[in-house]
Amino acid sequence: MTTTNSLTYDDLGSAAQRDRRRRILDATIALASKGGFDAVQMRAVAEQADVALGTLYRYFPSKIHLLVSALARQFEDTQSMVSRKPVPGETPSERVIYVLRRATRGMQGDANLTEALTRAFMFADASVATEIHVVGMQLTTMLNRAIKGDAYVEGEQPSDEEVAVARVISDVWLSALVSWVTGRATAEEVADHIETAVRLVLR
Amino acid sequence: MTTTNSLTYDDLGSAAQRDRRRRILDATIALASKGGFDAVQMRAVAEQADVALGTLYRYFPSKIHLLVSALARQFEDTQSMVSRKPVPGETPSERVIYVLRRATRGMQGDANLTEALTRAFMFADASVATEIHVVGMQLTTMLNRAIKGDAYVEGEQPSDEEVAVARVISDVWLSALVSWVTGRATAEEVADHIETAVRLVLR
DNA sequence: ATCGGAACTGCAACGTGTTTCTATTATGAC
DNA sequence: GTCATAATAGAAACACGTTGCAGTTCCGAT
Repeated sequence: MTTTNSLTYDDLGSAAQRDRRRRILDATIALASKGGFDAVQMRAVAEQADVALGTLYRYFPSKIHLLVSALARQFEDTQSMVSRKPVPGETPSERVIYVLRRATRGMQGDANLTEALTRAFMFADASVATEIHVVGMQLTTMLNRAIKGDAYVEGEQPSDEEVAVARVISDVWLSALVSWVTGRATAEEVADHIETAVRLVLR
Repeated sequence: MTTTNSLTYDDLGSAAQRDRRRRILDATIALASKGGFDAVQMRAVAEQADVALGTLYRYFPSKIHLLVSALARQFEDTQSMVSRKPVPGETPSERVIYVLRRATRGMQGDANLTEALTRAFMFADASVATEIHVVGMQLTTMLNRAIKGDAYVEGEQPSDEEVAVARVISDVWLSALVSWVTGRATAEEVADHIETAVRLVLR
């Protein structure tokens, strides 16, 4: 760990390094948003982030790492904006459907970005396990909050059944998302399919 | 349609063309089985199938098309061997778990091949919709047979609920498979997760 | 048997992810 | 301030999916 500048909680390096990392992720998201997975070209990211190609690879060892890291940051940003208010809805089903509907709409609002991030997520191999795990935890937390509603307490362990339910739902959500980003299902079909699955699992 | 040689049900071209197609898929599966997705290199497939690179691309317009077609053929072969006997098990849950366990074991027996085919399936975009649909139908049929057991009748339309259940299960199965091929879950975890999900959905 | 078009071969070339290398610059220890 | 080290820039080169093309071979119709 470096000795100077302990403004940060984790060891993210110097301010200059944190700034480079931020610029790189910004560029990644901008390019993904404009043209999807294919438009996130490493040379283009490097140029737009104003770093050398080698530096980009020093920060993110592959295009997949880069995109999954971008996904994690996006998710985090979104969550921190939303997670203050309790999830509306009377039953777990209603709350989960509300949350997923909202998330899905958000992603469909930027189809290119979603396509890029989803593709990367599905293509990631074991070397991306760390980044993937971050996203998985974010997803699980979001779903548990929705399932439990007011009864949700941070840090409390969910039961085995709750874990299983959350996992099935995120599997369905992911599959639906993949069908959508690859053009095999419409937004409506995705929404229907998710609702059906949620009602099936949460009854 | 060519006039000679109507041994085949669909129009698959001349015998020489069918043979080339077969050789290409054989080479694809052999290479995938040996080294996974990365080892299925178009030049290598062409060489091993004894066709020119351009010919390979005439038969399969991309690596993804090639691999998803290989998946469809593998699936078909497996199904035709299995689908004669009824699925053992007293309840839908038991039968579905039996079938998935068997299929999963089969895939885990050739991890490289499974990795290659699964990756391709998850990466496929709209241009591969036809091939994907074939695989999706195979999967749905397999699950419906398992859910209905002796009551299964070929051609009979499953109810909405049955369709939804089958779809959720295949989503979970696919996600589990992806976790496994990308090294994020062990075979045991996959089996457990699937069983839990099936019991959750089929109760 | 021949003709015309489709299919095939062999090969070069391009684009993009990834690696590698050298020269230069920034950073922390003393 | 100086030095050793790590980080970065810049650019070339490699790997593999994909495309394009000139010449050759195959195949069905006549």
